[in-house]
Amino acid sequence: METTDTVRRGIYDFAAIEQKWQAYWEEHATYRTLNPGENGFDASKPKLYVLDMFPYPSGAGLHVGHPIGYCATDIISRFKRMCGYNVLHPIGFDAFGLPAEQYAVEHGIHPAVTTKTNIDNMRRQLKMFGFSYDWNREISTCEPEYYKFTQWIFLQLFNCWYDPIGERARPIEELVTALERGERRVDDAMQVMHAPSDGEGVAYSDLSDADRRTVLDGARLAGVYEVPVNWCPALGTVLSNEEVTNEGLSDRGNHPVTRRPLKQWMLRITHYADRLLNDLETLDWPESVKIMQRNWIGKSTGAEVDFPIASGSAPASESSGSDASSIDDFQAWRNARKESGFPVKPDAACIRIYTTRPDTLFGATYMVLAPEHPLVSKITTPEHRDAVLAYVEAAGHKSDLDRTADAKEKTGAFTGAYAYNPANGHKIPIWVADYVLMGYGTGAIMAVPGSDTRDFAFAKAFDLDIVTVVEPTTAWAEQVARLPKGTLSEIREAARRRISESIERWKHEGSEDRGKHIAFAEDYLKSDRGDMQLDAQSIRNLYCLTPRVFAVPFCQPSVAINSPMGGDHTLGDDVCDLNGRSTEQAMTAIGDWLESCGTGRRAVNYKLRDWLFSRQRYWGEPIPILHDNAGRMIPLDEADLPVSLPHLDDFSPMVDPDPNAPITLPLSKSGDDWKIVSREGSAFRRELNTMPQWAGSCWYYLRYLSPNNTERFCDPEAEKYWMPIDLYVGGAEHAVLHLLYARFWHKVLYDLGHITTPEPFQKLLNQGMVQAFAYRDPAGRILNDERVTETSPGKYIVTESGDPAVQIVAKMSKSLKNVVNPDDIISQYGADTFRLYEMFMGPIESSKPWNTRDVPGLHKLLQRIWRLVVDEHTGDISAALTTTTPDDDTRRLLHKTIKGVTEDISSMKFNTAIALLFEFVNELTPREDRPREVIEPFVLLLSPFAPHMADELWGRLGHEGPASLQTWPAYDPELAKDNSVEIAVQVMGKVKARIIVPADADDKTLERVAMEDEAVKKAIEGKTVRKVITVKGRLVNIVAN
RNA sequence: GCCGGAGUGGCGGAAUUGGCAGACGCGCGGGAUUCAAAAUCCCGUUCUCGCAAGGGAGUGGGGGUUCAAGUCCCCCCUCCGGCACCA
Repeated sequence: METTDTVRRGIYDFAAIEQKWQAYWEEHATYRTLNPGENGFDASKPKLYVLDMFPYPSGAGLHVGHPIGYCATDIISRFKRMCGYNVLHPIGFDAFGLPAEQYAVEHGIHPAVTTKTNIDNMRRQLKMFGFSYDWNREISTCEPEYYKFTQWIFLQLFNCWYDPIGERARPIEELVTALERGERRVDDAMQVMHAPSDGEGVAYSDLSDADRRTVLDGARLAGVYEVPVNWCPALGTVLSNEEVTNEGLSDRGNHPVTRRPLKQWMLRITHYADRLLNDLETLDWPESVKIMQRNWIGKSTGAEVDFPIASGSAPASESSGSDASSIDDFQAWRNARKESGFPVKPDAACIRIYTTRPDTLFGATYMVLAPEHPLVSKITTPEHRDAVLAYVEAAGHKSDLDRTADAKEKTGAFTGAYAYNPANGHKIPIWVADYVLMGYGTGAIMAVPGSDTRDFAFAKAFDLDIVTVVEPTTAWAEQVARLPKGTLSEIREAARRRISESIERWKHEGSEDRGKHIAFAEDYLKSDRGDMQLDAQSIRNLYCLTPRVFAVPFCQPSVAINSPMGGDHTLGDDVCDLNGRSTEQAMTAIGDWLESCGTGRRAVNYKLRDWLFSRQRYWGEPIPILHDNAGRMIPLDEADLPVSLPHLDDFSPMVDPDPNAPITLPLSKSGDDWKIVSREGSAFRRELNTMPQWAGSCWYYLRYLSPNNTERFCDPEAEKYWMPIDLYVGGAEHAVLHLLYARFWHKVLYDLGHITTPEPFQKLLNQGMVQAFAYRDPAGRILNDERVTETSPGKYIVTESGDPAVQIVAKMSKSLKNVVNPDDIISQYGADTFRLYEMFMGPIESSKPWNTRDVPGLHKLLQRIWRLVVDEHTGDISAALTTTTPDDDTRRLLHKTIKGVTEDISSMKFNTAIALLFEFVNELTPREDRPREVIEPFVLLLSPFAPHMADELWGRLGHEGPASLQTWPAYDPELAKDNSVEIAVQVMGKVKARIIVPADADDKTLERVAMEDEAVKKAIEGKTVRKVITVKGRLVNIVAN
C-alpha cells in the first residue's frame, strides 16, 4: 500500500489538479471579460455572447441534466476564446418566483434566507465544473440592485402606448400631444381612435380629467383590467395562460385552476403579436420552437360579419334601456348599412362574428353565442329563459378540466331568438353553447355545419339544418369510400331515407346547381340497395344533397356551391354569387362584397392573450405604482426605485380551497410604513401585487452587460457591442413562456430606443433531457436498477422474484430514486471526466439516458492522456516525450485530429469530437516515441473539454500560464488528408474486394486497379461488364451479368 | 384529432447528406503481465449457417426509384414532445 503511493507519485490526481486550477483562475481572473472602454479591451477581436438559461436556485441543487447545456456553452466559449474572440459568458440566478417561495414556505424559513443558501450551493456546484464564466458579472434577480431595473422596465411599459400606425411603442407623452393636437380622437368607449375620419369620435380636449385619465390608462402597455383569470387556490395566486397546462392544472405543482373574474395587471403583449410572429423568420432557432411560438400566437385571417337580430325574437323586457334591439325589415337594414358602412363597434341590433371561412357564409344555418356573451340575456325569449339561464349557469361552474373532458359531447340551449344571414336573408336560430369561447374572436360564431367539424357535430346533436356550400373533392370522397363496409352501408341506408323525404322539396327549390344532384338522387332511389355502388362520385353527390348522413363534414378548400341556392333570388341585385368559384376566389369575392355592403370586413385574429402580470404572492418584485384615494394610479419616479420588498415574518400566500374566497395579499401584512406613502400631505397606498416569476428573466441577459451600473439597466456602449446573443442554450420547456415574454420586453425596450437590436436571441439550442434507465417487470411496474440483476448482456431479472424485466428509458425522478447527483460523480472521477462523459453521451439536442457504468471509460481516456505526458512513477515528464520530428503519419494524424475537432466543435458535435480524441490517444499510447510537436497541440485540443487537465499538462510541459489562454492550433489542409485510401470494390452492389490507391487516384486508375484485383476477376468471371461506376475516394461498383 | 421529432448491435451512439452500415465508448469474450488480484496493454465482438475457407440476412414493417438506399418517394406500425372546441 505504502509502496504504491510512493512509487506512483505521478498518478493523475484529479481532485488536487481541479482545485489548483480553479483557485488559479479565480486568483488571476482568467475568464474576466472586459467591456468596450475598459482598460485592456481589444476592439480588434470579434465578439461572441454565449448564454445559458440561468437556473432557479432550488434546494435540490443541480442535477445532471443542468450541466449538459452548461458544458456545451463552456466548450464553445473556451474554443472561441482560444480562436481569438472576445467572449461574454456569464451566469446568474433566477431567484424570485414560485419555486423558491414554495421551498421557503415548505421549510418554514424566510425565502431570502433559503434563496441565499441555495444560490451559495449552486454557485459552489457551478464552480466545481470548471466553467469559464465571468463571475464578476454574476447577478441574482431577487437583489434590489437588480430588481430596481425590473421595476424600471415596468415603468417603461406603464409609461408608453402602442402606436398601431407607426407599429411601435412610444412614450405616453407623445400620445397626449397627438390627442391634444386633435390628430387622434377618442371613441365612446374611451378608446383612442388612431385614424379618425372627419368628425368621428370625441376630441380629447372636450373630455373631463377623469375621462382623459381613462383614455390614457387604457392605452398603456401595462394596465389594470377586470378579466376572467386563472386562479389557483392551492398556490394562492393567479396564473397566466402560459402557466396553465391543457388539463387545467398549474404548470408548477399540478394544482387545479379555476376561472374567476379579477382586476389584474395585464401587459399588452397582443399588440406585438404580428412582430413576434414575423421576426421569428430572422432567428436561427430550432424549427420546433418557432412552430410552438407560431401556434401560441395563433394568427388567423378571415372576416368579421354582422348578423342582424330578427325582431319578434327579443322580448319586451323589464330593463328596456339595455335591451338588445332588433330589426323588422332585413332589406331596410341592408340599405342602411350600405349607407353607413361597417361600424367600428357593432350596434345593438346585431351579432358580430369572426370567421376564417367567410366563403361559407351561405352555409351559416344557425348562430352560437358563448355562454358569457353579453347578448345572451338580452335576446333570450321568455319561454327559453329558464333553460338558457340554467345552461349558462352550469357552463360557468365547469372548470377547464371538465370542459376539456366533455369536449366530445356537444351541449347547448336555444335562445328562441333568430338572426338574418346577411348573405341570403335566411332567418336562422341563435343558440348558446360552451363550444364557443368568449375569449376568442367576438365570442359568437356563425355556424356552418356543412364545412366545420364542431358545427357539424352540434347540428347533428340538435337537429339543425346542414347545407353543403363547398363541394367535396374527389380525394376526400375516396377517403370516405375507404371507410369500413359497415359505415358505408349505414351512409347508404340513411341517405336513401333522407333523399326520399327531401327530393320533392329540392325539386321545388329549383336550384340550378342542384339539377345534376337531383338526377343522381332519382337514380339512387330507383336502384336497389345492393347494386348501388358508393364510388367517390356518388359520395360527392350524396354529400352535396344530404351531408347529415356522413360521420364527418368536408372542411377543406374546394369549389363553392349553393351560394346562393336556387330559391334565394329574392335579394335583388345585391347577391354575391360565389357558385363555381374556388375557395380562395370566393374568399376574395365575399370579402369585397361584405365591405361594399357594410355588413362585414376582413379581419385578423390571434390566439395570443394579454399577459396577466400580477401575482398574489410575496417573493417577487413589488410593482412600482401608487394608488390614491380616488382610484388613480401613479407611477413612481425613477429616482424612487427600487421599491424594496419589505421583510415579512409571515409571507405565506393565502391558501383557501374555496375558489371564490376574497383574496388577501401577502404584502398587505406589511406595516403602514411600507404600505402608505405620504407625499405633499396626501397619503398613497402602494400596489400590493407582485410580478410573476418571468419578469426577472425577461431581461437578465441585458444586465450581464454591465451588472454594476447603478444608473442604468445596462451600459449603451456594452449593449451595442455585445448584443445580440450569438448562442442561447436551455431547455425546451421555455419554448413559449420565457422566450416569448423576453422577446416582448426586448421589443418594447427597442421601440423606446433603450437598446439597438430587435431580437435578443439570435441562435437558440435546446439541450436534450438526461433520462435514466429503468426496468419494467411482467406486471408493468417500473423499477430502478437497484432492484434488478443483469443475467447476461441485455437480459435482466427482478432480483427479488426472479421475474424477467425489460430495460426501458424513463425520466429521472425522486419517486424512482434514480436521480444522479453531479457532486457524487465529480468526487469519484473529477469534473473533467464528468464534462467529457456528458458531452460524449450523444448529440447535445437529443434526450438520452444517463449510464453511470459508462463514466469510467471517459476517466480512462484522461488517465491515458495523462500518461502520454507524465511518467506515473516519477511524476516527471514522460521519457517517451521527445523533441524529434514526427514522422509523416503521426503529423497527418495530428492535423486530421485538429481539423476534425475544430469542425466538430464549430457544429456542436461534441460527441464525435471526443471520439477523435480517443482515436488520437489509441494511436499514440503504444508509441515509444511521442514527439512534443504533436502532443502539445493535442493538449490544447483537450482544453475546452477538460480544462483542468489541459492547464496542468500545459504547465508540466514547461509553459507559462494556462492552456486555455493559448491560441487554438491550426491545421494544414494538405496534411489533414490521407495520401492513400482503401477503396471498396463492389460487383453488383456487393463488396467483393478492397484496394489501396493514392487518395487522389482518378476514375481511370480506380477502374484499372479494381479490374486487376483477383477477387474482382473471380466475381466477374463469365459475366459481361455493362458499366463501371467509380466514385473518387469512395468506391468502385462494377455492373456485370 | 392536428402539428413536430425519432426508431440503427446487448447498451449510448457514428455514418462527406445517395457511395464500404455499426466510427468512438460501454459491456462481453480471449490473451499478455502478475504468486494472485486490481490497474495496464494487445486481440476479438451485428446476427446467422459453418471446424474453417466462405455463404446468407441486416438500419421499426411493407412496397418503390437507383449501378448503389439508414439516407430519396408512397403506405403502415411504435415511441417521445407540443397544441387541442381558437370559429
